[in-house]
Amino acid sequence: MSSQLKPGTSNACNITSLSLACEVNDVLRSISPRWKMQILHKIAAGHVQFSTLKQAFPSLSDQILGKRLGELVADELILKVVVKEKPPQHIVYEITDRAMELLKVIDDLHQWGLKWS
Amino acid sequence: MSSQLKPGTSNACNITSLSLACEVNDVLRSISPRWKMQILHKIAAGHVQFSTLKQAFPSLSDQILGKRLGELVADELILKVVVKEKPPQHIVYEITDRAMELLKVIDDLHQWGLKWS
DNA sequence: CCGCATCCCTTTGGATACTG
DNA sequence: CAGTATCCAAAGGGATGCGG
Repeated sequence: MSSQLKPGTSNACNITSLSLACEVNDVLRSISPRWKMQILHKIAAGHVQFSTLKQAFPSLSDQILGKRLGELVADELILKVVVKEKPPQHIVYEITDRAMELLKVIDDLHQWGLKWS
Repeated sequence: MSSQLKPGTSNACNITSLSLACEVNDVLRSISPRWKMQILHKIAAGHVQFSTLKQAFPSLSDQILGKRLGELVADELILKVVVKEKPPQHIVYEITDRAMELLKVIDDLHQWGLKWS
């Protein structure tokens, strides 16, 4: 952590790998779509249903919500639990461990935003 | 900092504020455009010029690079230093303190991505 | 050497309407 | 209750070419 600023040598902050350039972009891409982290955060607060999220974010439309939930499931950030199969269905979403860890970092980002806004 | 969360519903992870929903989105929006963090990361490694960045990212075009640099300056994540005014100009970009702190969080994000990929 | 103007294609987000 | 289909407007990213 004591390395000096010199072009081409090691970097100033404790960024571990220069392959960061490639990798972190994928992460950023996956978490930055609109509503995604809000939805995830809401789910983190407890098991919620589709309708719960609709109420929580009135200006979020159905098909975007459905799309985001699908992405979050695909990313394994949430789990879709079918409580009752037949209509009227009952489905709840649960957060996963990896998402909990992600939210810690997201919170750091939030803190950074507050500090420097 | 009032929370919309019901009393007793404790937050599963240690997210401090529920206003996170609004705020962190702005941060994510500002850091997620393509190339932006790569450019910032490169600048963090030492003072660099426009041409340095062009070489570092061959598939990055001039106008996108110019746009990103402008955004980074506007965000006060980098400083534009005019070394020589008249053509041929000489300009270097320097990282700011707030960007250094940001990069630490970005690195955490990177680590998270590596861990769970 | 350091960029911007213009044009264009792709991706994203959303409105409206409909189904199991 | 829990979504999907279709269509559409807006923003993002890039190629080409030019100017200070």
